[in-house]
Order: sequence, then structure tokens, then C-alpha cells
Amino acid sequence: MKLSTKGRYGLRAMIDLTIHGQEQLVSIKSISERQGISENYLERLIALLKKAGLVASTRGAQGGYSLKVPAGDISVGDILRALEGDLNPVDCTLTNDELECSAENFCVTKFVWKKISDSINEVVDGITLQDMVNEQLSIQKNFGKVEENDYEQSHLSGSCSNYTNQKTGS
Amino acid sequence: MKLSTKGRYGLRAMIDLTIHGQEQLVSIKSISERQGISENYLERLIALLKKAGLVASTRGAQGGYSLKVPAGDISVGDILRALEGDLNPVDCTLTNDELECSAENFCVTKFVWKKISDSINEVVDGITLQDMVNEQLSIQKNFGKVEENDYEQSHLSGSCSNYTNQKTGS
DNA sequence: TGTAATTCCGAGTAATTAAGTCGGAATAAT
DNA sequence: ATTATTCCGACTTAATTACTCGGAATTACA
Repeated sequence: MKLSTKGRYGLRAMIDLTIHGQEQLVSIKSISERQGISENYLERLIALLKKAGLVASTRGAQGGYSLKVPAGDISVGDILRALEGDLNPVDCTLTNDELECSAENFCVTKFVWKKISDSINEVVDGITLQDMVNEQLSIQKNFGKVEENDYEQSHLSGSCSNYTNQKTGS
Repeated sequence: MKLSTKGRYGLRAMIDLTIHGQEQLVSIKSISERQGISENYLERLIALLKKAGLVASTRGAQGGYSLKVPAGDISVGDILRALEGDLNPVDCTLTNDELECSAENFCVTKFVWKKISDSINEVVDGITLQDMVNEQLSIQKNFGKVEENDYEQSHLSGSCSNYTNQKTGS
């Protein structure tokens, strides 16, 4: 019951792309450097995001990526589903897994899986990429903007907990 | 972002154990036969449930398992967590993953992961094993009780959809 | 026109996790 | 004793995840 690196990296990449793509195209290389994700792998993730219609690309020198849709119109759910596939805890289409649907426990667990996926989707569809970016920028402001490409200096270990309970509405 | 077979099989096993364990101990063999899960594998799952204090065991001939706690006091969350570990979509303890917590996107995705796990836990902790059993029994009643150990006859393919939207409260 | 910077794409590999098996010891009822 | 059962550790196999690699296509810019 874990999200893979696709979802985690990909969401970060999208936030990065939004922040740095206001005026220019953003190259995979630059995201890779800022986020510490391998170029090759990132390339694959962005391909998925492109296929889902969330980002646009321009090839060639000075090329790169941009959002295809305003950040306010992209939900975290759109991003995660593009990368991870559906967010259902079980693949249960009500027609496939014959045995699990036997009379002895006829479908009864499916109600649970359905409720779980509904609640997950509700959460992730209630947060837009723009929300994430706003939150990000406000955090950066509170701590003072730091040099890019400098993880060591900028990492404030443990301070996350200051924020954990602060923001409950997006 | 999928539950493993542990969670799926294990929840079914617990429902089975509750239904068939009212008066006698229930052996792995009998659950295995009713549920179509390999004995060996089931054994491992039940070991996890036992370790979590949800079931009790008696060894030897005529031995077997029983609930250690009333079904109304066991939540689906208790069962799933015993089998799957925590239900958080990412392992993020706010202190481990240094790079993902870099200043460039300081913790901001963590809010999302937290919301997701909160909502999952809320769902699964809001349903008790007894709820599942009641639902199960009422479905069986609607269709007429079927012979045990008889998947072929009893399987009503596709009929799940009749119920999907019916039950919204547990 | 050539060169460098980029996306694009298919194939491949390595590492990890999930899923399940096996053999036999311990225990208890009959 | 015998049989039915849980218990336990080691093992195997299958599937998925997490990448890597090589090179083709495209475009800006000198």
C-alpha cells in the first residue's frame, strides 16, 4: 500500500516545473539537478505526464517542458493517476476475480475497497497543483529563499514537524 | 498503491473465522477450503494476525483459531495494519528522506501524503469486523445460503454490481 | 551549415518485494 | 500410539519497481 517513486518524484517534478516554468521552458536536466532525480528516470516520468496531457514539450536546443494546462486546473489526483495508474487499493472490476467473489464472502470486502479509493480520490482531487505551489512558495519565503542546487546548506532537518498540523485546508 | 494479497486474503479469513467460529475453533484447513487460499500461505497470514493480538490459537488435534477480541472491537484497520504494516502511502517519518525534504520543495508533498493516510485510516477504522460479518450474512440471506465448499454452484458472476451503490453506511 | 542542446523511444538490467512452498518440530485430543 | 493440528524458519519463484543505455529526431543559434 505504498506509492511508488513515480508518484513521489513526479509530483515534485510538477511542482518544480510550475515554479520554474513561468517564463521559460524547463529542461529535464534542470529539474533533475534541482530535485536530485536521475535525468533518465525523470524523462520516463515526464513522458507519462505528457501522455496524460498535463505537460507540453518542445524539442531541440533551448527546448523543454511547460504545463499544458494552468496549475489551478490540475489536481494532485490527475498527476498521481497519470503516474501510478488508478489509485484503487485493489484491482477489482466486479467481474474479474471470480474466487474472491464467491458466495461465502460475496463481494463484501469490495465495499471497503470502494470506500478507500473514494476517500483517496476525494483527497487528491481536492488539492490542485497551484495549491501545492503556493504552499511551497510560502514555506520558502518563511525560511528565506535559498540557493538552488545546494542541498547541504539548505536542508533544515526535522523542521517539517513545525508545519505538519498547520495547514489543514488547501 | 495496491494492497497485497495479505490484506485481501487476511480480511476474508477474519470474516470467515468470525462466521464459523461462533461455537468451535476454526482450523486453517477449513478456512483454506472455504476461501480457496493455500493452507501454507494462510498459515503465515494468521500468524501475523495472532502476533497483532487479534486471534487466539489452540494447538493439537481439534485445535484451531478463534477471535481473541469480539468482532465489534476489531476494526478493518486493525486487520489491514496487522497484515500490511502501516497504511501510509509513503514512508516518510519527517526525519529520514533527506533529499526529498530539500528546501526546493520543502516537505510540501508531505501534507498530501498525510491527508491520504488520515483519510484511509478514517475509513478502515470506521468499519468493524462485525459490520463486515453482518453485511456478509445479510447478502447470503438475500441469495439463500449455499453449500460450503462449492464455488462453482454458488458463484453469481457479475451480480456484485447490484450492491455496489446500495450500502453507503456501515 | 554545422554543432550543441534537447526531447523521444525502445530495449535492457538490477534490485526489491510479493507470493507462495516445504519439511519438520511441538502439541494435544482420542 | 496415532492423528490432527499449530508453529517456525528457510527456501523458491514470480512479479514489479526502479532504474540505465544507446541512439535517433529535432531545433536554436553561431
